[in-house]
Amino acid sequence: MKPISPRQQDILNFIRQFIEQEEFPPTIAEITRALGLKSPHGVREQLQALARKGAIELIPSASRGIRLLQKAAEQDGLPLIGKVAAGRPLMTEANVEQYCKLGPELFQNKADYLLRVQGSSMRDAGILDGDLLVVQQAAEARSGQIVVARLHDEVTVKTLRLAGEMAYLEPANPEFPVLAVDLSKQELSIEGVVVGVIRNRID
Amino acid sequence: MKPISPRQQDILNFIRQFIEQEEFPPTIAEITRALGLKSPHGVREQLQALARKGAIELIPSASRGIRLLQKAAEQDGLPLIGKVAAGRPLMTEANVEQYCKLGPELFQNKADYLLRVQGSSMRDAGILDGDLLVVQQAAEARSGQIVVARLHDEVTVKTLRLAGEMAYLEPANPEFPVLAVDLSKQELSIEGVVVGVIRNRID
DNA sequence: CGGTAGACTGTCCATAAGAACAGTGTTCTT
DNA sequence: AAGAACACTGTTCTTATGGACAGTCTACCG
Repeated sequence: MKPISPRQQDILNFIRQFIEQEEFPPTIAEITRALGLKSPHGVREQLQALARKGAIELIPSASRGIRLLQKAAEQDGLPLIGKVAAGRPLMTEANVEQYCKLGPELFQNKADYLLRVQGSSMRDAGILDGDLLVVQQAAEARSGQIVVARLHDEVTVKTLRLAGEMAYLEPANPEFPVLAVDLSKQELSIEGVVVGVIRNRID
Repeated sequence: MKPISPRQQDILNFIRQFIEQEEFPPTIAEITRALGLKSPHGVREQLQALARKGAIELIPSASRGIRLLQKAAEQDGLPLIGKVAAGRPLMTEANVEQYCKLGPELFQNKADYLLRVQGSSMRDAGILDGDLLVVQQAAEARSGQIVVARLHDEVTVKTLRLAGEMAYLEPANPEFPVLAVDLSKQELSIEGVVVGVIRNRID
């Protein structure tokens, strides 16, 4: 999108705030008054510029015919990442299955995305195949936390255990092995910390 | 709130749908056209009636000055029921801890409320102490479903197993007993069906 | 049987609000 | 130095819109 001038940003902010408060968009005259201007025409031109830049949509001849466009991102909620394509960063368009609205009041830590669990290696921690993990993006984690980690281009969910130069990725299922990583020799990148679990299928 | 007539409900539905689609409320004339009426005055009176009944708010002299009021209930999200007071219906004000916003796209079945789990009797089904169950209100359930049931004034979460006149409430933890209920002698009331699980604390 | 509420038509008015035209001055970039 | 984008004032025009008045018809409620 093209750059938005400071004044246009002012107008955009006012519209956003107005909608927040009144539940409908302002008229051009209301914007004019709010900015302390004397003629509505200046505002009108700015609105048309904003429309050209793709920030808003103007509905011709309709009073209060202003629609904010990139509000969409907020409304979509958290991205749900299904299958992770090898060698790709997690939060890639291609990985996102859908967007889920989740109120922030549910999780004490900020949630960044949802990740669908594959396999039952964390079964005894109450994380089952097909569950959605609520993940907070983080590059580091404390020992004992359940993390989303990337090892040799593969993404895995395990409990992280740190002991000096060694990191252990512990499953919560005796049928799976503990992965030991020598941090001085291999690279282990933390993608995020699990802050919640959601199960939407009960069999 | 006072009762809303069928016609007024029509108008309310149209306004709701219009806002959903256009992001701003309709004008009186637009409502008139949508309902196939010839004069805007009839609609105007209905709007004033709706305002008297507390369903909407009319902002005088403002174009599209219609605000939906009980939209608040939706916005509040699902009620989260913490501890259940004995002998009281579940969805009582006193039982509600808070309201949580949850997008409906997450659960294929409609969710009615959240219930905090106490105890670990469903541990092996991946339902742990402190988890939030996503519950759909229902008076009946199929055999094999995980249900919220009330037995002797106590609310419990178990897998329901039906066999003729007998109902079994099976825990998912060998440390807990199966509860057998003879439906011809005792009363077992189903409060709802579990359609999802949310864990917001990871220890 | 009168009163009230619901559900309209039809007309009219004042103004709120979008649209357009004619300008002015500034700050950039090319 | 010219052109484009920004950031306005000021005026005029038309239509969209809310608001008001005068009625009609029906269904209920007590």
